[in-house]
Amino acid sequence: MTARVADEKKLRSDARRNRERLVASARELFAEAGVDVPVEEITQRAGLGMGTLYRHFATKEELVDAVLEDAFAELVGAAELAAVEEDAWAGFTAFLERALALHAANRGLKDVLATRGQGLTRAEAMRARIRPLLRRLIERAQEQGALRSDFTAEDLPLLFWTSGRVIETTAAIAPDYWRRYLGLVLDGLRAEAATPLPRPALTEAQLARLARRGA
Amino acid sequence: MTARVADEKKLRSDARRNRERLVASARELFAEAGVDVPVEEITQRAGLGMGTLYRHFATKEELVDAVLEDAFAELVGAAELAAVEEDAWAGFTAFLERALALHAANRGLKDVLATRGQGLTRAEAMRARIRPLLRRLIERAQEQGALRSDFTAEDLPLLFWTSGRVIETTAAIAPDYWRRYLGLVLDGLRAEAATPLPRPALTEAQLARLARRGA
DNA sequence: GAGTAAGCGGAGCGAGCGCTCCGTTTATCT
DNA sequence: AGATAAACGGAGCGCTCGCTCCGCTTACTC
Repeated sequence: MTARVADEKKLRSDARRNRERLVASARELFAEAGVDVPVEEITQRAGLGMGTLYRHFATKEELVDAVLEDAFAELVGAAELAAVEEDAWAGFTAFLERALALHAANRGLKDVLATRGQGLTRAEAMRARIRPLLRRLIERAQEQGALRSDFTAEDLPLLFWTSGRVIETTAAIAPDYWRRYLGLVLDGLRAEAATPLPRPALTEAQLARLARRGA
Repeated sequence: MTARVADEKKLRSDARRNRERLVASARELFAEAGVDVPVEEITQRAGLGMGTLYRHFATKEELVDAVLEDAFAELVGAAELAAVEEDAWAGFTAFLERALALHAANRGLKDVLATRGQGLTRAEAMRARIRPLLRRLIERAQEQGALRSDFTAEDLPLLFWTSGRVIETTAAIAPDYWRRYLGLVLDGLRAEAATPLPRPALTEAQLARLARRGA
């Protein structure tokens, strides 16, 4: 928030207006078609030139980061809400539901949630905020006997990777099909459903290496 | 098999040799790096020019189709084996295990298994062979009370889409992590684990539309 | 062994991408 | 109103693809 105000200070009036136009049209296009839309389409919808875009954002990634700022805030909010929920399993499922709904509504989130997107400072900050909340939530759900005990925080990306694929694939044809997938997976995560798994979760170091490799 | 012999008939000896070299090097590269390797790398490894490649295959997709012929055959074999297994659940899980292991070992399968790849005649033939076998297998596993009854054959692509993502993402860092994912999902597919799902499966028509959209 | 159709090689085309460069326009301040 | 620094626009660069074109080479036939 403070950073946000700082970002907006010393700009000439037209520059600030155009920056906002760019973010707005990028948001629309990302939501419609994902982050892979060409930058030229973004500038065209904004009625501006590409020079203008690159005056404001050093790289397309930075634009993505700026556009997703609100979505990140919502995600953090969902995690905080889940963290204080008495019934940890309910909190866990509600968080997943909310996160994936955001994901589905804003296809731009896709690459970023999925551990990818490295240089994105806002994305990194969001993950840093969310991670401990979810880790604690998982522990509590396990203590309460709802979540299978061999599930770890390092298995969480699995849910985002796979749900992301379902959302991408079926968005155009059955935009809420991901809920069915989530239902199936959650049934496998309940403590009662657990049977021994063939191999351990990834280590934190392995996950970090994956993130570093990026897109 | 008969078709295979037919393919190889009226070629000059050097042409046949070069065709095989191309398929061989494509197979290696697809397995190593997925189907997205540039065609030029394929021809280089084969020690041939690109003109040669496009004399034999009208399009890169056709080459993919030819390369994956053996993998398709193995898949069909796995499905046939599963179909005659007395314990339908065991057959079901063994098929998934085998299919995903093929998938992991041969990254080229990735785009094809996932309903994509349309013009690929061999791929289409394989799907046509496998589909009824799996449909029957699912029915039997449900009759035997092992597989949840709200799972349908149209939910099957879900497993390939999502497992494919896991395999792609973790292949370089933990090449058998997909087994853990499969374990989790299978626990959600058992009849005992089932809780009501929020929405129905895709219809056959919807799946067909997805396939038609392709990559 | 000569003639010929079949096969070959690889420069290069066209399309799409992110991004740069710099001549032109414009907001702002006196 | 004039001066000036800030902001703008968009042609074009550099890169990567899949794929084509056509002059050259080679295997097969008689």
